[in-house]
Amino acid sequence: MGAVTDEQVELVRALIIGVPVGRVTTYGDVAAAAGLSSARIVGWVLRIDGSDLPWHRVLPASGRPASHLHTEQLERLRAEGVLAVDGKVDLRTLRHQF
DNA sequence: CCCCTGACGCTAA
DNA sequence: GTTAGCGCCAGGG
Repeated sequence: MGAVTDEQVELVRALIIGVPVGRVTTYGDVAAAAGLSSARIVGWVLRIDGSDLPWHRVLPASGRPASHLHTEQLERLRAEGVLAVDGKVDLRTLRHQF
């Protein structure tokens, strides 16, 4: 199985939309829930067409946003009450369970 | 077809 | 705490 189906892409979008305000998820968790073999695919979906999604609630497993998004993502999260310490979000407490 | 670039993740050192 | 290496996979040149 190598091809990414449209259903999987739609599922990724639906899953992300389902993350509640004030909570976050990770690329890996979304990938697993959508049945994808690689977290990169989730990043790909968001990069290609994620502007209409709450993409800021998706973080790397490290809890630290990719450098080019660092400022904006943390700002959006802060606006929802998700605070970061040293640019890092505490996934242990804020991670959403699918 | 080969090579490179990513909004990634895990392990080892 | 850090860096390096590998696996992963879609697209573009």
